[in-house]
Amino acid sequence: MQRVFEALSSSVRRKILAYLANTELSAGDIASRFAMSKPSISQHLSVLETAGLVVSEKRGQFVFYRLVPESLANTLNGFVQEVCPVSRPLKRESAALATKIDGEP
Amino acid sequence: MQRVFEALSSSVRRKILAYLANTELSAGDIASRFAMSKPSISQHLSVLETAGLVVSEKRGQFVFYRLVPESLANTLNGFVQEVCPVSRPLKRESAALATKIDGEP
DNA sequence: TCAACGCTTAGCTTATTGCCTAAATGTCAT
DNA sequence: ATGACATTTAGGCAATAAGCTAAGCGTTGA
Repeated sequence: MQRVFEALSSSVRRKILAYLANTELSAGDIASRFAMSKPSISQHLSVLETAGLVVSEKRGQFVFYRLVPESLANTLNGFVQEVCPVSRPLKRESAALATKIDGEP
Repeated sequence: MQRVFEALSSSVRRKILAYLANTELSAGDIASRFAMSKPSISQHLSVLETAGLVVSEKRGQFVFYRLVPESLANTLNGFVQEVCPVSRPLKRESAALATKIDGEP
């Protein structure tokens, strides 16, 4: 949880997550979208991966990154429920999410 | 949004939010719950307030802090929806929250 | 085999954060 | 008025984070 919030505190890292919302991308694909060196982006990706928000898979010379959406939704919803009792109705939706992860209604 | 995520990146500040979940507390009440100096806690409170997550009200010689739950729920839900399309069903709940803020079901 | 490519690791610099103590400000009660 | 209390501001120090360049490692294809 600590690592997740640290990961989310960077605007660059949140943008990376947004880029990965609908597709996987290679490290280079991601880096090309920022005015920043590749090593820096690689470091950001490693922070996101350590936090469990993305996973990487090496295929040939490329390393592809993709989201772990459950991780993000679960952590943030869990926190909101803890801090903000008013939003407990979200708990039911969260539980529903846990079972059917990849389907939109 | 940047300030909200920065505010949430500290475990001390997240704990403060949790303490304020169900009641308002004075700065001193909050500080007494941490093994940390009062000025440090005051600084954390100021970060939370700048982010719009809490508001303060001076009454006599005390300064009381309380949550702004909408701010937290809206920011985090908004972000989850942006990054994690799978959780769009939450959007309806979020909209419902916006209207009836203080009632539990 | 070797050169080019994709990515990560290493090492460095600079900026920011987090904590502290000491001092200032404002409020209450005597 | 004055002393005690609640909180914030100021200033300083150490640890962390974010960026860069250069170098390393594995993979591809000539």
